[in-house]
Amino acid sequence: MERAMTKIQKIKGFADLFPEEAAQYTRMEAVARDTFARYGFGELRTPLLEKTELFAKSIGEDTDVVGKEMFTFPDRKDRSLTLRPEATAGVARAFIESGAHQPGKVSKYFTFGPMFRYERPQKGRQRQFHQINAEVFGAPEAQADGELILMLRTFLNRLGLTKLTIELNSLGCHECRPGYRQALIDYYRSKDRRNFCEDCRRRMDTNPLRVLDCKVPACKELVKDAPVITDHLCDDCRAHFADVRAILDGAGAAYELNPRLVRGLDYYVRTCFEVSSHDIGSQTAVAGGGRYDGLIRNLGGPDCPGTGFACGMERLALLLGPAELPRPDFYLAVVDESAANEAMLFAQQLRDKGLTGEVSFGAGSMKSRMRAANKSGAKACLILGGSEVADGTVTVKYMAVEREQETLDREGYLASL
RNA sequence: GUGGGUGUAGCUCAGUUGGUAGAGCACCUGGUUGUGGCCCAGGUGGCCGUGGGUUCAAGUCCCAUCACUCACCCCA
Repeated sequence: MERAMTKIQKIKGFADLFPEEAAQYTRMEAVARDTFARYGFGELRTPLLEKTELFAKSIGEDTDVVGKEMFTFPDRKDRSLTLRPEATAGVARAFIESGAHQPGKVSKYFTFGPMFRYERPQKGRQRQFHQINAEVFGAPEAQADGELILMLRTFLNRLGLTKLTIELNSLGCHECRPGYRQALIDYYRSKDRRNFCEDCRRRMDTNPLRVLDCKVPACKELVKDAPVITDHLCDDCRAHFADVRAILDGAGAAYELNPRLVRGLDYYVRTCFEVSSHDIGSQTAVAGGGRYDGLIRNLGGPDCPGTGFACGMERLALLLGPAELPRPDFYLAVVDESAANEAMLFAQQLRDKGLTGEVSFGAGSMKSRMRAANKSGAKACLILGGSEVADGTVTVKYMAVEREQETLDREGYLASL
């Protein structure tokens, strides 16, 4: 045969998940659903595609995500659309658009699904990746932040992940952050600018908080004695932060205070946190979130506070290892090929009884059938050969258990299930 | 966008100073009548990523290109 056309391959940074891997995601979603329901969160599904403007306004024009990482393209009428790079913007948009908000009312939503960012793929990072998200609207209280972090922790624990680090910080608000920002700039000016890395020399003017997060050793050293945000919080922010910590302390949830913790999206204020692991490559963030009290209003909605988190499923999958697929109840070995139709109909009856299993196809020896049954992991191999076809029976061979195989009347066997 | 690494059988990988390819696993068939796992024997399967170049001869050397991968950046 002639060589076919070039194989079409998937695009960079997009992955196919076959059953074993897909099962991990299904499990994460199931545990998330069950856990979040305990906290009164309802599922919200929003579109994968939104107007570009939504992300520009919410995430921030100057962020890397908006500046160079979005899948943006014009539609047929030349309107700029973008595949969502994160979930919060869309959820906030939906919340505002629904008009559901009333003063004093708290709304809690979770969502999960694919997000898209045009970055170079590496371990723990795909261009299409998946997040589990939770958002709380209408609750300015520290208790909402505390509940959210405890919920995230519970979710991770229930997945079996108990060795993750929770880092916590407060970013202050529009009252106290400017003062801190200035203090930072003053501090940088007291140092020799040339000793900072190239990125930081730029960042110290545009986004001085980011410099704190730099991984370049020289910068880390220079920044060691920089003023910390938590010393510059206003009274309200200080009290708010203390409450969040008190809740975590009271619940026995371990965390580390990290005054250098900064989020990459512009909308965060006050509470900010990150869950990390060092076992998944250089990308250590498993989940992250915080408070975004100004976001709803920025998007044209009411003056409504918000707080939430996002959790990266690819990174969880790296920690969780392979999922176990459920074992089927039967493997129907058809040894007499002329009974193929009869066998398929019998299998249908078994499935109507709620059993799981598959039927062999085509021709094959008894030995090959048994090997296939073994590989399928089925609890029982049901044999339909010449003699069974002749007298309406089926031979049941129990795999991996001490029990004699038996040949039974097919109708009677079905009735016994 | 910038670096490094890797592309040989379905999978994981060997392949010696250049002489047109091998292992393990997987798969298939057997080891007497219709019975799996372990073991044994045999077998199917490779344009050595792609395109050029050097050479009598290229999986091996050179160039280009594509893909994958790790890292930077940034983030979940």
